[in-house]
Amino acid sequence: MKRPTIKDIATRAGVSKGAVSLALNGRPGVSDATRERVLSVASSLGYRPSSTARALSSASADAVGLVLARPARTLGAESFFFQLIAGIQAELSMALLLQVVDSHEAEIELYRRWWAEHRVDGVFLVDLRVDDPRVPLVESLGLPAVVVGGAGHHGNLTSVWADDAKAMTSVVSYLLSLGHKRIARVAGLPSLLHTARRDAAFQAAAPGGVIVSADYTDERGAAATRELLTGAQRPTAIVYDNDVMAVAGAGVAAELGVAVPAELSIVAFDDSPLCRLIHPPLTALTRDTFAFGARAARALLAVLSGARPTDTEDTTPVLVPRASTAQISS
Amino acid sequence: MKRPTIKDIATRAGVSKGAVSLALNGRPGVSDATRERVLSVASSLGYRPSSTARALSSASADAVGLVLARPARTLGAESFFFQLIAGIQAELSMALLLQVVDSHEAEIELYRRWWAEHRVDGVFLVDLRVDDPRVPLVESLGLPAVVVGGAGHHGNLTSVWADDAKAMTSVVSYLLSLGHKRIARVAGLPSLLHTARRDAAFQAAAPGGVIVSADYTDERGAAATRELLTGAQRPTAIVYDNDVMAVAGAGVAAELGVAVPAELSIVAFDDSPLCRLIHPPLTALTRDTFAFGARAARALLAVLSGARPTDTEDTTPVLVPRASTAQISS
DNA sequence: CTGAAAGCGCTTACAG
DNA sequence: CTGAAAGCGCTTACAG
Repeated sequence: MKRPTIKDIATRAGVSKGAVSLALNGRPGVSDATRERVLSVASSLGYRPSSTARALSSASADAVGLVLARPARTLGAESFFFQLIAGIQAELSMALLLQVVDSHEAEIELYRRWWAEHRVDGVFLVDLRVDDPRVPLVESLGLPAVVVGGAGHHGNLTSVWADDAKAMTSVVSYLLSLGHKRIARVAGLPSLLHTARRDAAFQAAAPGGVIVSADYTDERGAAATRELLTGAQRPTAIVYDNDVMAVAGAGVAAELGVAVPAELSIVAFDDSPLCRLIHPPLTALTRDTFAFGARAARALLAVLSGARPTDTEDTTPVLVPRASTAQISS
Repeated sequence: MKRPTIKDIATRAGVSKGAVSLALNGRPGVSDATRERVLSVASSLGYRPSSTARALSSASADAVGLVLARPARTLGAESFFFQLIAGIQAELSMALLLQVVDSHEAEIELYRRWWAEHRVDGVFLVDLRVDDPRVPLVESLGLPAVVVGGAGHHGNLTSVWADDAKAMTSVVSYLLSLGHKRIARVAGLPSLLHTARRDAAFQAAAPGGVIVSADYTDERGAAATRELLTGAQRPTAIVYDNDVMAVAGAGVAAELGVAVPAELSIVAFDDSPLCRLIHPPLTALTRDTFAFGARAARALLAVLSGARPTDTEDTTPVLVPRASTAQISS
């Protein structure tokens, strides 16, 4: 009742192990008759190749990796990554190695190790930073990779991204069209590339607009909002870099007696059940993260099969107006 | 610039490959002097063992697996799993294979394959069902496993769980003490073991209390709430099986003009930022899922090192009263 | 087109 | 205590 190996197949099919290997992998070198015989024996035996042995003989590891360098305890709130992972797996038949680390150094170390150990065939790079050291690392390692969310700064790596800048511009235009003059932005982690891109787009579309830096948590989102609403020039609209901060901001507004949307319009970058379920429901930039993950998976598959680097733009997040935004009433 | 193998170490240390292996793994068979020499050569060479080769020679795969059999697109809302995974990894130095599948059959198939391929040393079983077929499967396979969240129905497997029943009882007692007579429950997936446990505890604590079955999504949570609030005997309190449904329920109440908490008290099983951020913030059962994951990881580590099966009870979720619950006013 | 052999990097009996 | 060898299950040149 041991699991069958190519040796067993070879014996029953009356050929050599090498021939079995060639037949199983659809490679030339065996006659069609032999191949068919091998295949039928294999399936009758319920044969499944050992990915371990395969990886050792320097073929594929049949696995890809994704490492998340964010404080583990804050990860739960980020539904983005789970959606992304689910989308990736819908498209990928191989295993996904997922690791949560607490520093960029640990992340770099992990790529080295995974690659050295033949544990993965390739990796997804997320949370791209400006001049991200991971890009030259995987390039020099020769580790196949797809940069998820990096428009620019991804060297010669294949990249899949959405146009944050355009999305941000659409939000600001929308607010301007509602008559808003003082628009503020509560931004995500400053070190992330997309934060920089959104900052720039925001500045360009809303010259003089205030940007307060935060970190995606409800605490910092609330604090930033309090700062903005109690300041000298109170904004009439705030654009948040994620759903959690936007909801926390709405809470602070309520607490301070600032009516939403009458006195303050709120927009969230990245939609979620959270945005839809609260009152008033939040206007948000929505996108299909699941599909985005699937696209990233296809891109990595292409890289693994030797395709040259590509740069794929995903659909731009779409603004979904809800009750948290309105015409300025002053 | 190839990575060093035990052969390289053996050459430089002037010993055999076998001796290197023994020395590196801290096993008897080599003198202390030899061991030290080997270790110092290894570290000077920056040696790292190939987990692939190690797995092939039937040692450990240095990885554990977790498969999630839930509709991928709904996973994003479940912060529970991400917290759990983060907690697991905080305690576990090995790799985690994560796979999202869409059927129980696929899940079973995956365990078979992982184990046959020597891809994992053990697995975490989550979302335990009543008479779960995975339990006899991994037992017969001899696949080391830890059942997460299964109190009962986990055969001879090690299990880590929280006392859902006690938690549910505490919620109902709390509501009864506030004077509530008609308490309802919006339950999660009926097939899950903890749903059954909570159902039973609810029935026992609130005889005659209505239970409506749902599936953790905001849609079903809203529908169940609508059903309850427009029915003949409107409940004065509803206990939801997760945060998303509770928030959706609060939305429906607002829509129907049912005041929370004056006319309706709401409690969520499982706390989250969602519960804290909305208005009124929801009374919830809170627990440290990150710590729960860490505990599960330690349990699996123990199983892997040959410990006999244990049954560990995690801390019972604690009720955190917030503004969504109040004395009955009728 | 096919077979026999070497090799991937380890671990593990088995002799000395 | 140590060395030489076999074996894990594949793949891949290399001969026939």
